[in-house]
Amino acid sequence: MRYASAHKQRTRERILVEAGRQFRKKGGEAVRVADVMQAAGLTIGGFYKHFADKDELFQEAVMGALEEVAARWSAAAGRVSRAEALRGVIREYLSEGHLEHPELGCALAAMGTEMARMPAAMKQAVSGALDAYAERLDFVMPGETAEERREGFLVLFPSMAGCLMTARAYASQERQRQVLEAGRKYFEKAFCGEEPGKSAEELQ
Amino acid sequence: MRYASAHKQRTRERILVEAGRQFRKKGGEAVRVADVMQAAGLTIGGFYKHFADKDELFQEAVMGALEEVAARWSAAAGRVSRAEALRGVIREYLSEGHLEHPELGCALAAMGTEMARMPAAMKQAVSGALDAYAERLDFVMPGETAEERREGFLVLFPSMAGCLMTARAYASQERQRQVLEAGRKYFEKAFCGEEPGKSAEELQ
DNA sequence: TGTACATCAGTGAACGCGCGTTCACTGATGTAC
DNA sequence: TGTACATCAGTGAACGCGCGTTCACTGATGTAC
Repeated sequence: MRYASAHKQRTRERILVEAGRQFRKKGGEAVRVADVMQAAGLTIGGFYKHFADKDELFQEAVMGALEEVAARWSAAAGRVSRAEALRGVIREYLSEGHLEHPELGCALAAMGTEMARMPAAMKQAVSGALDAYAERLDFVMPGETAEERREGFLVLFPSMAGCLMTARAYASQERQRQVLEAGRKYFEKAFCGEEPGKSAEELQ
Repeated sequence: MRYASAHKQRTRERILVEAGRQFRKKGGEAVRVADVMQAAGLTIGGFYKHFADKDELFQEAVMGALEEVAARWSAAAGRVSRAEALRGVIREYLSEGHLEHPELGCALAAMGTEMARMPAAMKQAVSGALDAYAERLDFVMPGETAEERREGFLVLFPSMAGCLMTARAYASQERQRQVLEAGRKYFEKAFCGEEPGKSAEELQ
């Protein structure tokens, strides 16, 4: 069946969204190409009309996931006063919702150690997406110069990713919450100052 | 050939050390049981005399790696004044050596996102090893009470793991160094105060 | 406007490779006598 | 002390499953005339 010209593009997008979720949830190796296709309402054979191989899917899905989350957070942060925007992002990043739903969250926290092992060519592409992530959230970072804000970003976001990842690695829910809470408390104070501010829910 | 009673134990240890390195370097899925055995000077068939399956190897290797690194750093930190011990650990953690040698470094930074996806039973065991890690490095953390020191640990180490992991995810060496340097600068200031202190090399 | 044809997104069975796991076997050394 | 036997760490070939990838095919719709 021949489809309208935009059809293929939309299908590809659907595959990528589904892949992004599954990769974040299960990791690169545990995800089966056939499962992604099925989740996208397709069958396995069509996959290679859209992607050269599983690696290409992985790379593009990681990049898409980074973009998706950065867009969501920068949009949410944009709705409140700039002073409170970062606090909102921190609370959202280190929230229980994010802890429990890696498939919708930050790709760095969900797949960071796998990203660190990608072949050079894939890293190159993903680095661009990481930079775009930083760019998108630049406006929530404190600092006079772009330099300062970027440096802050390069400490805060990798650190939060580490905190979230570590919380997820603990077995007990209690310990998980403890790690999240400690991080939230610490980074809010360090990057947003002492004043309390609204909760993450109120920011939505 | 029948061996002396301690022989099997030593062989098992050798397999675990090798597995710990390979898992940290390549990740859980990319490591082949046969490769680990070969690196340990053995052949594949003997593996199942020591471990029930690859999962058991993975779990024990992760725990062993955490222990190994915690022991090394607490020993190194113990040789200098307590005031400078944490600074030394931070500099070591966020060093170029650690960046370039995941196989000898912190398991959290090397395999954290995979650890977060382990089945519950494995997480339980690994959580114990994470707690032991915290215990071992308790004495370098600032704070009057054990509570305070533990909370500090649960922010600092997960954060540093995230910074190192993120640095490794970048393609360009320049960006990698930038992330490390930003983290080092930030966490030294935040956890050790302003005074300069000795470099990581001098601490060895 | 109607008709024949070309295109190509999508199908699903089949292929084949890689790797975890099994298994029958080996042979050095501890142990019983 | 010497001898026969049992043990079991280690060997390496073979097995079999799972999954990425290929391939011949389908059929709806765009296009040429």
